[in-house]
Amino acid sequence: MPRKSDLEPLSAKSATLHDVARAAGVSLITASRALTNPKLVSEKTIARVQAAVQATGYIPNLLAGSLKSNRSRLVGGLVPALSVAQFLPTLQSLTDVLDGAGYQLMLGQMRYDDSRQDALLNAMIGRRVDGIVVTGLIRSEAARRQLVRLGTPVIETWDLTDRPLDIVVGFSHIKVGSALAGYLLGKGYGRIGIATGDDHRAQLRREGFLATVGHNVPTAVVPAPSSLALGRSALGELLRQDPALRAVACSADQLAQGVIVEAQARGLRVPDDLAVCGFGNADFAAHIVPSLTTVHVDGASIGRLAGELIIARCSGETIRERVIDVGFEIVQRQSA
Amino acid sequence: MPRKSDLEPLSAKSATLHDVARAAGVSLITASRALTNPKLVSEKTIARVQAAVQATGYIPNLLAGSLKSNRSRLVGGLVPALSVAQFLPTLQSLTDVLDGAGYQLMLGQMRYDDSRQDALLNAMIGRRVDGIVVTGLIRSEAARRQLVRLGTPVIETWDLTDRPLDIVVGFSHIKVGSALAGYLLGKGYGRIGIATGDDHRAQLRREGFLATVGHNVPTAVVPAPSSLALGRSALGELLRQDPALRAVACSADQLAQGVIVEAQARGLRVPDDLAVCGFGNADFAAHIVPSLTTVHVDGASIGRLAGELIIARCSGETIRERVIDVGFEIVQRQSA
DNA sequence: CTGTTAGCGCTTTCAC
DNA sequence: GTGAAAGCGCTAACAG
Repeated sequence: MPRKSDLEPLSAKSATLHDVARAAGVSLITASRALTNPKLVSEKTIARVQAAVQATGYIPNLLAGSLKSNRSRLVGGLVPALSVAQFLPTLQSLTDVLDGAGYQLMLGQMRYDDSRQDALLNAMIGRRVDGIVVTGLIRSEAARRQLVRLGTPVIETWDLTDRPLDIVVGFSHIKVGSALAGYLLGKGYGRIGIATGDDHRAQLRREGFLATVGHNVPTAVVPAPSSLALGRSALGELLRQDPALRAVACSADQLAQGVIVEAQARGLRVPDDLAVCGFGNADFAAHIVPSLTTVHVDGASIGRLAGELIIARCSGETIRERVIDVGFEIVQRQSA
Repeated sequence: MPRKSDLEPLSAKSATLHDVARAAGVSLITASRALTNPKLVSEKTIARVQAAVQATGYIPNLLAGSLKSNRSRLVGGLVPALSVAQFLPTLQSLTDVLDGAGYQLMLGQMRYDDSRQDALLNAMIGRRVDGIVVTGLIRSEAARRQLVRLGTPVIETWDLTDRPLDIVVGFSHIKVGSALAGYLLGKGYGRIGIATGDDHRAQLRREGFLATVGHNVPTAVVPAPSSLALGRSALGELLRQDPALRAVACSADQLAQGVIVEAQARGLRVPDDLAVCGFGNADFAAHIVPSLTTVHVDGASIGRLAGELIIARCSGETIRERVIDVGFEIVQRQSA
């Protein structure tokens, strides 16, 4: 294989449109049009240009095109952390939609830290992304003002608000908490506990839960990201607070699975001795034993909608609905 | 909040370096240096430029800088799919390292499809990424030639080869399979089955396994991505092939967990009636009951190394080792 | 249908 | 320390 013998930094100049044009015997702009807007060019010319592309191994420099046209076909995506399984379907379908339209995703991890969110936002704005998709809302006022001023399409997701920065696609965490509390109370479970992550949205669900229950309940707060191991220790903590606990509502299916494992290890039957419900409807929820009662949120739809909205805005379309509620659904299974 | 009343595409021109220079009363280039190479500029000037940046809300256009300097501070990352939990720690630590050095990650999903790999590669080369990190090896000869010609640093990961395109950071799947077979045989398990994903690397592990066992064994092949549900059905399939099966080696911890759940649902005790081992050492592996014997691979290290190597190459450093074997480790727990 | 001209916003190169 | 000029590779706007 023809390669410089050692691994020094290389700098093989790659062919430019200029080279292609010369090889095809046409002007620069004709070559450009043959590749990006073939309707304006005769078939013969197109064929010659394409042959020249092959011959020279030309790959367009999208940086240059973006600079001129002010459209980068890049979309920024911000998640708290890749390790939060919750957001993976959203990211996956977002990438798929963008990809199909020739857009690329730039990924950033915020780590539940507002200052990192600002820094990432600047890195993305600096690269002139055509839009930004963020999980949760954009918290910093400075960042909000900046984005509004620039007119960058921004899709906030996985939450809901009356005053989105631009567009929000999500659901109400307060309502989720409230619905879950109603469900458990309706089943007649008296002594309920909460195992919850310490992130903003989990806390909103907890608020909604408590508001419906009407009084405080035993609570174990665990750091993000949620995991089976944290669920196990959370149940220990909750049983210390109330040894006669009858039900546990968890802020993530991973926690719920841990609670179930720990309950079984302690000889408690689920749901007879202890009912458990989760949040997220992870892929394993339906298949563990007992199967997990949980809250389903269509994360893939959120990602798809976000991608489509960004693309629509970039194509100059006007969007009517600025607040899109995708709702949620309690999935009743064996564990509660 | 001052915003155009409806959601039409906006195009607020943002401040350029030109505006900053004028506001600071210096020349364009001095403003540029004050921001990117402050040693060359007096402190007074720096202060004035920075004030001007604040006043104008300037955010550098990295596209323009990249075009001129031919360095985008963008790194392309290719994974089979985001839903493969396996690669998340790699992606996470890669992003962290890049981020700390001012680089951004462009993400692409290959979907175990070589033609998509080629298309994504082109999209990334077109955006003049400074380097590419790919899970697995780059298969297409055309793509390999192209990348070599361009001199783009490429880190292939999660596999090993004598002839990497550029640099490879990973481990030998054949050896993993072989080690696992040795382990199970050493424990005296006679009738062993395999539950495996259909991807290339899982198949390599299977080959290594069979080579050490010395004969064919019952096998259930499931489509990617591996999940608990697929593990449950795989055990059903394996027991049909051999009702007296005593051990199952799985190509992913998610599958292994499914095999355990299914075994328990059928009244089989793990490991007494059926031994199970996984691959990946997922976060739950140590905490399920029984805890899961599996193969640990340091995915985070792979990502960190890949990031550091890319950055080193971009800084003009020469790299000696082109093949980096991070190894693996069998983690013995209760399930086998 | 094809071509010429003029930049996009920045950094490199050379001059003072 | 600072500045003027040139140009990265491409596309928008206007001509022929």
